[in-house]
Amino acid sequence: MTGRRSRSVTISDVASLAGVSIATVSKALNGKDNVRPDTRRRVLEAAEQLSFRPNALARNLLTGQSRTVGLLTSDSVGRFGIPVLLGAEDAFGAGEMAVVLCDARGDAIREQHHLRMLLSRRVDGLIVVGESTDPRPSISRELPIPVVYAYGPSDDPGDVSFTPDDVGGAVLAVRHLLATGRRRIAHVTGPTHYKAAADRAEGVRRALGEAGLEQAGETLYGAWSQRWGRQAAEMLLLTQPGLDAVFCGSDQIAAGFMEIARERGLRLPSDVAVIGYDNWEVLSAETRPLLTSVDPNLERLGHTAAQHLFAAIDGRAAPGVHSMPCRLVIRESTAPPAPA
Amino acid sequence: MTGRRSRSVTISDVASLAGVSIATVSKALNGKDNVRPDTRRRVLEAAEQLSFRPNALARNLLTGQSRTVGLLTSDSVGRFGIPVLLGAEDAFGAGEMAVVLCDARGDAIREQHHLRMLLSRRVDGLIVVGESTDPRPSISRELPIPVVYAYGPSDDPGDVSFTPDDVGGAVLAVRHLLATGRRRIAHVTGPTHYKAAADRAEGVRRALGEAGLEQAGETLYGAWSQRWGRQAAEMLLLTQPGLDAVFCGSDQIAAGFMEIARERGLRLPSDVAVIGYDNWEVLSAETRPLLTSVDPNLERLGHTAAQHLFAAIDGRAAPGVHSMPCRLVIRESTAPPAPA
DNA sequence: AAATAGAAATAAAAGGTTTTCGGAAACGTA
DNA sequence: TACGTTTCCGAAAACCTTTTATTTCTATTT
Repeated sequence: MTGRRSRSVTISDVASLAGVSIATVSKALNGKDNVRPDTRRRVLEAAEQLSFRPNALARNLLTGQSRTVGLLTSDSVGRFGIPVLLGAEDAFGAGEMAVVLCDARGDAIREQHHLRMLLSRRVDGLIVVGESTDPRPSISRELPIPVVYAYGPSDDPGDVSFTPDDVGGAVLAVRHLLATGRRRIAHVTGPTHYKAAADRAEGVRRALGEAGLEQAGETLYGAWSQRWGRQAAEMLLLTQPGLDAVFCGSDQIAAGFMEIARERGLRLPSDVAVIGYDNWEVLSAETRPLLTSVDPNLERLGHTAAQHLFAAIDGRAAPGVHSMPCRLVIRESTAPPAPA
Repeated sequence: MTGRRSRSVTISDVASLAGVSIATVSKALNGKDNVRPDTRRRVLEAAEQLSFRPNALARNLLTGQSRTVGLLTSDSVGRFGIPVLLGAEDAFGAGEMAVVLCDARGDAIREQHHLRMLLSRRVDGLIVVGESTDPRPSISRELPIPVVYAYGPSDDPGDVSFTPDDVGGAVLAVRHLLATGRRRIAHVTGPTHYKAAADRAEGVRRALGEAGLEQAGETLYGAWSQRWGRQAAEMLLLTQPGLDAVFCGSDQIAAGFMEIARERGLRLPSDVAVIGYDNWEVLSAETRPLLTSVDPNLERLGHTAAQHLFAAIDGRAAPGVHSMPCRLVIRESTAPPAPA
């Protein structure tokens, strides 16, 4: 029991106990020169004994830097922001940066409110996490601090943005299907108006074009849901008899597709190979067969965004929309077809 | 273009522009008395023109309060912390509180590191979000600030903890099954060593006891996964021929059970009713039939925890482990059995 | 016109740290 | 001893705001 007072222990208390001035305490604690080892030890002991924690408020006020960054997210419920957020927190937490979390919940008023609060607190920088890969309005111009956009890029190419390379992800997936001997490949994905859906469809076209193949039927746009995967499966199995692979725009769609395919007596992956997207492990590691999926490396994306925010705070910004590579996680659902 | 300087605009700048003293500016901006309306207007205009934001660091240093709370979570990957966290952020964001996010990733060293940082920043309070409902070691004694535990309670009953009422949740589920005419009810749940599993099993016992019924077979402990749900289904269908309902410890288990039940030709819910737990909508809203599930109201739990942290900061702590009621979300999987 | 009360504005202090600069002590050299 | 050099320590300023105590101004009353 140290007799917890309302007033917390200051550098002066340490100074008195160690019998030196506050300047010396500061230097001793911060590892500065010109402090005799003996004195430094005395100071350290005193600080330890009083369990002294320097008041960051005072330090920050003096230096003008808060050693804090804001993390502004607009999608509370969406699950894509979370890994990005955690990756960023990880990168900052390793340093001395604190992360202030702000969830605007898609409300512009709330966003303004949070921005004022962050500016008032003199945050050193800001990461804006989008709810989809569609570009969002830039807020960099209004702000006197560096901003990095993660997942959803800024609509201003002069800003610093990191977004997953969905085209490349789809190319990876289709090339893998081709490499395992599939030839009649269909694509089922989410709503038309999502950039993610358009990008992945584009990747499919590109990879099939390289191989000189036609896509099996038109790209089927629907929802990102399992339910849509089931519907699409029924349509595909009816209209595309020779089908031997399906690339789905989400793991949920893939799970739905596989459900129906199993029910219809198809053998997976022998008859039809399936690839999902997101590598959402609660799903991809539970399907039968286990689902091969494109992993957008969201946590790494958040990590990278954080590191570039550091750089930008340091005056070394790297403007532009940076496409971050995806990674294919191969599981059972894309084993080569059974030999005829 | 306001000619962005490195030094940001202070209250003195506003004072000069408005032709008054800084004290007057402060009073005018904070809505204090004894400022002539005319003067106040001049000050407001000047502040607006310079887009002045009071330096929160200075204010906080003066008042000794940082208007900041820490949010310490140990499970980055687990999905239960997220809603709690968002509920808390929501409650704080509505006020003027900022939320500093710290993810210890289950590492005690990292936790210490974060705690030091938070104390250094003089946060006004702390919310500790657990990764499961199992009690965790208290850290309140080492800290000079109020702490509230959310989801995973503290092992010290003198602390303030909020945790879901899993016993009550299970009672809700089983009572609902009984009310819809089910009599032979089995329970499949997660690993034995989880308090959540034990609590829910206890709830089942209690509700069946009230009705003077026996449980259909022993509680089956396994994993929280869909895979285990499938395994358990096969066992149950073999050993419990008269089974007419299953209460599952997670939505994933329930989804797995339903998969196998469908494959075996059982009609759901006519032959067997199924209830899940967590009301994880990405799953419960995608199963066939749609899954009735116990919703632990995690976001509300986080919200409540935040409000009680406010109270505790205010000196009105409410010690004890508070069990927060769950809510049953009824969907298709528990319609009454088909009339014989 | 003078006195006074009340309103409005200001000066100054406080909050805890870092940093700069000057001073003191210790030591070696002439 | 006198002096220069090095090493270590302390006084004080600076960071920006809020608040208290004080001063100035205005209007009212005598």
